[in-house]
Parts: sequence; C-alpha cells; structure tokens
Amino acid sequence: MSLPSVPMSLSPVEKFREYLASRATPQRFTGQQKELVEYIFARHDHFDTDQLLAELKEADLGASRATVYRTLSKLVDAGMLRRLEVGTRVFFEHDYGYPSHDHLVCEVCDKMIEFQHPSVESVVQDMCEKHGFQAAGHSFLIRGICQECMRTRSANRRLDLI
Amino acid sequence: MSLPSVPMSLSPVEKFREYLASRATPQRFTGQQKELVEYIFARHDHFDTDQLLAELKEADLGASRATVYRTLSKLVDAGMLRRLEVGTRVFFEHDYGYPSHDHLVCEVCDKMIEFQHPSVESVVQDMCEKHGFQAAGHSFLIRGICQECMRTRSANRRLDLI
DNA sequence: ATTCTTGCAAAGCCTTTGCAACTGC
DNA sequence: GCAGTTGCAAAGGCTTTGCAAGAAT
Repeated sequence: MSLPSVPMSLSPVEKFREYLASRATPQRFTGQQKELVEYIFARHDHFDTDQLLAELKEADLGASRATVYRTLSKLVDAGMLRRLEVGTRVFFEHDYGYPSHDHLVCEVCDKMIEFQHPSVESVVQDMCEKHGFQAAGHSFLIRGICQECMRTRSANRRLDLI
Repeated sequence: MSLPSVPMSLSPVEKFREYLASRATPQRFTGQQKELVEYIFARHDHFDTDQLLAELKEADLGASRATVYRTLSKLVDAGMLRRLEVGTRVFFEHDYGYPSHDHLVCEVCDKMIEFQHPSVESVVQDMCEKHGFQAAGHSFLIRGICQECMRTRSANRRLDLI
C-alpha cells in the first residue's frame, strides 16, 4: 500500500455487480463471487492464484480452484484487477480504486515496489504518435536488487572475508 | 530489423563458445549448439520456441525439443538472447549485437514494433536512486493496436454500415 | 576415460474445460 | 424454469527432467 488510493464511486462489490449485469449476455452475481471480491479488495497487495487459494482456505471461504480462476479472469475483464507477468510468474493487483503505476521487482526477495513517474506516460504518448499506435495499456518492470537485499549481501560478503 | 545493429567483437558462435568455457564447471560446445546459434543469429527477429522448432525441422537441423529448450536457456544466461514475456506468451530476441530497446505490441496482429526512447533509462535511474535499488534490467511493453490494424478496423466498420 | 550433452518419454506445473448438479434471476 | 455458475477431475499447453546412449575434451 505505497500509493494513495483513488476515490471509488462504487464499492468493489457494487462495481462488479454492475459489470456483470451490463454484459451482452448478462452474467450472474453469486454469493461465491461476492465473498471473493470482498476478500480481494479488503487490502491492497500483490498476490498470485496459489497464495489466494491458500488464504481463502485458511479463511474458510470455500471456493474451488476453478471458481477462483474464473472469477479472477472476470475481475480482470471488468478492469478491477490488473494481471502482472513478472518473469515466469503471474500476479494480480488492484486496478479499481488504485492509481496507475509501475514496479521495481527484487530478484532476491521478490518484493515489488510500486512507483509513479510522469515520464512513463510521455514515452507512451511519444511512441504512439511516432508509430501511429493506439495504446491500450503498458507494463514497465524494473528488475534488480532492493536496498535491504543489497545490505544483506554486503554484510555476508564481509563475513566471508573473516 | 528496425534498429541499427551494434558492432560485435566476437561472432555469436565464438561468444557462446567463450561463455561455455568460462563457466565454473566448463560446459561443452557441441555441433548441435553451434548449428542452433548460427541459425538463430542469422537474422534478427522475435521468435518463440515452437516457431523455432518448426523452422529448424524445415531446415533439416535436427535438434530435439529438449535440446532447443536447453540451448535457449544457456543463450539467455550468456546474455546473448533476451527472453520477452508478452501477455501469456514467451519470445526470444537478440541481445548480443543488438541495441537495448523496448516494444509496442499489437493485440490484433501480434506485431512487435521496437523503439528506443531516452526517457526510459532516465526513469530507471531516477527510480533506482529514489528507492536505493540496483537495476539489472527492465522490460517496457506498450500494448494496443497498430496503424494497419486500426485502418482495417475502420474500413470494416464502414462496410458494416452499408 | 571422464564428464557433459542428447533424445526420448514421462512427469510437472499452471490453467482451462466437459459435465452433472446447483442457483441466481 | 431457464440460463449461467460451481466443483470435480480430466485434459491441455508448455517446460523440465531422469535415464541410457552418444559425444566432447
């Protein structure tokens, strides 16, 4: 939760209900889905499907693997979750009620640091103009080593030398 | 091949041979690997494993699926190929003899347009300074619709209206 | 000779899907 | 009651791996 959240006109649950209702072939809003949405939007963080499944089990919210996959996919379509591809792994994060941002990813501890930088949007605009491209979105990911892991690493190096 | 290539001090084959020899436990440079490296670096483009396998078969370069996977992985470790995660798919592109760049990806025709923009490196540097992060690399990908697909789309829309 | 690489097929991992039972609307 | 959702287990992609045979040093 590193960036200020954005005001939401509707609660996540309401927003999702509305999305489902407005589909060409209206989809149903089930109790299961409601529980999932409430759980996912109760706090801001990055999670992958397995983490989420484990947590749900712990919280006694019994949703099957298939339902979790199906619901996550709908939430992405609804524009409420963003799917992040980090290396070979897939994460989700809030897109509704949370500002657009990019990530620094630590290759040692897997921590994800969010950042906003005005130049990112300029690059997108510049390149779209130059190539006649119509952007739908972007992903900008910086891989490396975070401060804490750097410190640990130098500390260990010092120990090795003793 | 949209960007100017970068001068190489060694041919890809030589570079790879050197990489293998310099490993902690020296690895062997086989005829199979030589064929693969020559094939891959003969032209610049983005490819995925299946494409490459199909082409190799066509060219009568018999390398098994397993060997192709293993060699690609070594080429990435050697810093000669870059692995690109585009949506759910994985591509490879030259990293040796080719300048650092980023991509626009068309969601309709899957075309990948390469670009260079000086601000990208500034963003990386700024964010690393701000967060005490040590960058090892980045990936910046802009998704959207390319010019040609936009044209086709508007043309079709016009037809629909008749 | 020794040790690494290859190919095959099997196993793994993550995700999707067919189908019968179930449940919003 | 109809049409969409769920759970299960099976099937799908893609990638990795164990092992015996073959090749590089």
